[in-house]
Amino acid sequence: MTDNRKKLEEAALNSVQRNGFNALSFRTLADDVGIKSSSVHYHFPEKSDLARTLIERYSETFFQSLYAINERKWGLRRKVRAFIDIFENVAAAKKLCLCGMMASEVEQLDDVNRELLNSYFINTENWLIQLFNDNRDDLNTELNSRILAKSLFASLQGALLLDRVVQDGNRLKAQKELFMSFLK
Amino acid sequence: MTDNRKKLEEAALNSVQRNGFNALSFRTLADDVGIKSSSVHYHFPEKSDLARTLIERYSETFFQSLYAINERKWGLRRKVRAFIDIFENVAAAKKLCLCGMMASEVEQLDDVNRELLNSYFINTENWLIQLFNDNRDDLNTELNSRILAKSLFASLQGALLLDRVVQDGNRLKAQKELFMSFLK
DNA sequence: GTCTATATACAGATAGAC
DNA sequence: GTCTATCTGTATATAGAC
Repeated sequence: MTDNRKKLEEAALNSVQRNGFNALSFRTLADDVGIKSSSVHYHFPEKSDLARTLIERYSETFFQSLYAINERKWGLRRKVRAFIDIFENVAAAKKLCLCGMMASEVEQLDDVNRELLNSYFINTENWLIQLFNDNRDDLNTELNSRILAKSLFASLQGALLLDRVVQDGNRLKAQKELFMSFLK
Repeated sequence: MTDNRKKLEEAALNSVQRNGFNALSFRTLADDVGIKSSSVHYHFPEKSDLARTLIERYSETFFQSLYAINERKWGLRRKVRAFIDIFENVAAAKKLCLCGMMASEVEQLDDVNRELLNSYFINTENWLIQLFNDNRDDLNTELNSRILAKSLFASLQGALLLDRVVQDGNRLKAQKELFMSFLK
């Protein structure tokens, strides 16, 4: 991967997580990196190619974080906290999850990119379901792992969304407190 | 309010809840209603004027629904279900909450519209806090009303967002089941 | 209130030189 | 890989006739 390609991906990731994919233009992206927009087209022929790259790259990094949590000899409580920490870091950077942001723009994406978003959400939920199933003894609730997993993940996405408008961070805190109350 | 103005508001509301505010153009909006884009500018001089109208109109309708719930002699369980029903109707129309959608685009809104979004979120949370406070005896949880309110509302917004990508509706169902488990 | 016509800016995308 | 130059389409917005 060339240097400028890497810079483009980073600048685009940053921009989309803040302003959305629709608001991203090849011109301003090129300006950020210090090249011309036609050179951006060399790396990403169409805008949808850039979208695909961003989703794949973001997903890869994200799931690497989850695998890293798997390898720790932590209890459920600490692992869930590590999961939530990922979203707190996104919030601290005043961003949304890339896939959460692009979910709001899903109607304008092509089928390939919709499928990539779908996989990101499903795979994340499956990771959480596995985590809860592996640690049922440490749960305070009768709610099944699927409900807990889907609820937790969607809750964090919603909290990120609302906390960028109401800037007190209280929605993320609320989700954390609520879900921690389910854990021994 | 003239007939075309009303049509414009409805078409715009529909479009934004599906595709976002950024993706809305005065041209296509005009086409939807059957007039020219310059005539749209007569009703809404700048795009931000349209944004303001949409947020105000959506908020007004939404809070009327909440006041209608207040006036019912229902228990907590039924009132919360009525609240969640609002979001299920939005999901059934394959839309997002207007303010949830525009929250994803908050960086591109002017101060007035950001403040209107902020009020929508805060006022909704306050309505829920009041509801939980008025019915503490019907709650199964020690979690305070503020946490429950902020968590429930953000959770539903997140569920709407993700369920448009993964089209099984399971995230909204999960939130419903989870929060209903807190109610007697 | 709506129209035609237009100004100005910017979008995504391509051709071809270097 | 990056550039200049350009095509084509569309965006927001305005002026002025009807």
